[in-house]
Amino acid sequence: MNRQRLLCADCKAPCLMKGINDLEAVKKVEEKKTVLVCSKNQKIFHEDMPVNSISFINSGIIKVYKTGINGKNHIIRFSRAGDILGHRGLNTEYYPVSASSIEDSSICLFPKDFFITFLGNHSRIAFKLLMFFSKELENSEIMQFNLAQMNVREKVAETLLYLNTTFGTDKNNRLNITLSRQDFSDYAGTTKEQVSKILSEFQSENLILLDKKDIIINELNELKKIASFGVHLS
Amino acid sequence: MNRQRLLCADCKAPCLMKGINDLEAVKKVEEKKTVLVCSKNQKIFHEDMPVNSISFINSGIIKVYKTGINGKNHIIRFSRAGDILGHRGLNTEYYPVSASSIEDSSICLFPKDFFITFLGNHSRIAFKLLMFFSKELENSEIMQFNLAQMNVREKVAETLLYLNTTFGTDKNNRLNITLSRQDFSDYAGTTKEQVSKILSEFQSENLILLDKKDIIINELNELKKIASFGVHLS
DNA sequence: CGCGTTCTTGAGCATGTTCAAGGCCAGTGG
DNA sequence: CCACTGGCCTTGAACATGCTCAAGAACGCG
Repeated sequence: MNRQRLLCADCKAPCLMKGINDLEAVKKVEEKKTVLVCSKNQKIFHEDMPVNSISFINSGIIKVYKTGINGKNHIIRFSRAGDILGHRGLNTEYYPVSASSIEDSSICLFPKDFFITFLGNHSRIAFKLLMFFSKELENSEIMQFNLAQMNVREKVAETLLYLNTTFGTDKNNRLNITLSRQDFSDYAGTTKEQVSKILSEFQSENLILLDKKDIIINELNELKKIASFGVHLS
Repeated sequence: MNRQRLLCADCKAPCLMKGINDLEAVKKVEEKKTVLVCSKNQKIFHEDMPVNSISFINSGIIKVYKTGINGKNHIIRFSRAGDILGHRGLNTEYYPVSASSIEDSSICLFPKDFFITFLGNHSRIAFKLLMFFSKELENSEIMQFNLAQMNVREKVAETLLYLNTTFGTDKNNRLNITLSRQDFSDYAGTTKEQVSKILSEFQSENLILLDKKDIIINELNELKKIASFGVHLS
C-alpha cells in the first residue's frame, strides 16, 4: 500500500465531501485527507480494530463483511467509487465489520474526530448522511427479509439483480464486477457449490451466460420474475 | 383508537424529544404533538401508506415488520417505550415496513415536516438520531449475519437473548414480553412449529420454563453458549 | 361450558449442505 | 514454449436439516 496526492477538485466520484462552497472548508478537507492506494485482496480494516478514520472510495471495489467463528463470512455490501467506508464505526470505538479490496482500489481517509466536527459544522452534509443511513437501513432490512424467506434459487437471482443495479453492465450486458463463487455465496447467503449449480441452471435456461469468471445477463426480466417473491434493493 | 393529551414533562419514556432546554421549542413540540392510544393487535401503519408523521412510543410494544407475498411476515424489531417509530419513512414517501401493536399502546406523533425542520434547528438531537441510525444499522447487519449463518436452535436461543436484553425479566426471570409462536418465528427466521419444538427442547434441558404463554429464563449463560456462534445484538 | 384459536408433536418430504472427484485455468519455472 | 502445480469451479451422491402437513391437546374468550 502507498499514500499519494489526489485532489477533490479533480475527482469524479460522487462522494459526500463534495459540493461544499466554503473555500476555507475545502482547504481544510484537503489538508486532513490521506489517500490510500491498495491492490487486489488487501485488508483495509478488520473487526475489532480501533476506528481512527472515516473513508470514501475513490476507485475500485471493496467488500464489507462480518467473520463467523468457523471462518464463513457474511458479506454485507460491495462498495464502489463515491461510497462511504467505515461509517459504521461512527458510533463505536472498534469496527464491527471488516473490509477488503476485491480490485485495485484507492481510498480517501479522514480522521474520525475531524469528520465528526466537520459534520457539526456542515448540517446539510450531516443531513445527507442521515438520509444515507436511513437508506442503508432500508437495504439492510430488505436483506434480512430476503435471507429469512427466499430459497437458494431466488437468492442467487436476487444477488445477480443487486450486482446489476450496483455495478451495471457493459454494452454486451457483461457485469462490471467479477466475483469468486465464494464471495458470491457469502453475499447471497448460501454455499459456493449451490451458487455454481444455480448459475449453471440459469445458463442452461439462457437467462445468463458464463464466460470465464464473468457473467453476462441475457434475460434481466426473467431473473426479476424469479426473485419477484422478495423485495428489491435499490 | 383515540387521541388524548399527554405532556412530555410528565412522561417517563427516554425519548429523543427529551432534554431540550429551549422553552420556546418545548412549547412548539407540545403544540405539534398528537397522541394515539390503541389497543392490542391494531395496525399503526402499513407498507405503502404515505409517511405523514414520525412517532415515539409512550407505552406498550409495537412490532415492525415486512410482509411477504405469501403472507409470511418478517419481524424487523419489537419497539418499546421511548423508541422512535416510523423513522424509516424519513427518506421515503411511503412506509417500507408495517407496524402493529402487540399490547395496548400509546404513541406520540409529530408531523414529518415539523420533525425534519426540528432536526435542522437542533443539531445535537440530529446527531443523536444519526448515532441511533448507526446503531440500528449495526443491529440489522448482525441480524443479517445470524439469519444467514445460524441453525434453528441457535436462532431460537438468540431470539430469547434478544427479548431478554430488550424487555428484561421480572424478579422470577419471567420475560416481560409475551409472543405468539408465529411472532416469535417471524422474528427468529423459522417456522412456528420449529419454535415450539426447540422451546420444548430447551425446557427439557432446564434452560427455560414454559408457563402458559410466558417464558421463564433459567440458564441465561447456557443460552448464550448455544447462540455463541453468532454475534449478539446490544 | 363450548367453540375457535393456538400450541405441540410426529412423520414424511423437500431443500440445501457437505464431501469428494475430476476438470479447467492461470501463473511459474524449466 | 511447454509441462507442472495449485487454486477455483463444476457436478453428483449421500446426508442433514428444517419445513409442511396433520391430528390431538390445551388454552382462552365469550
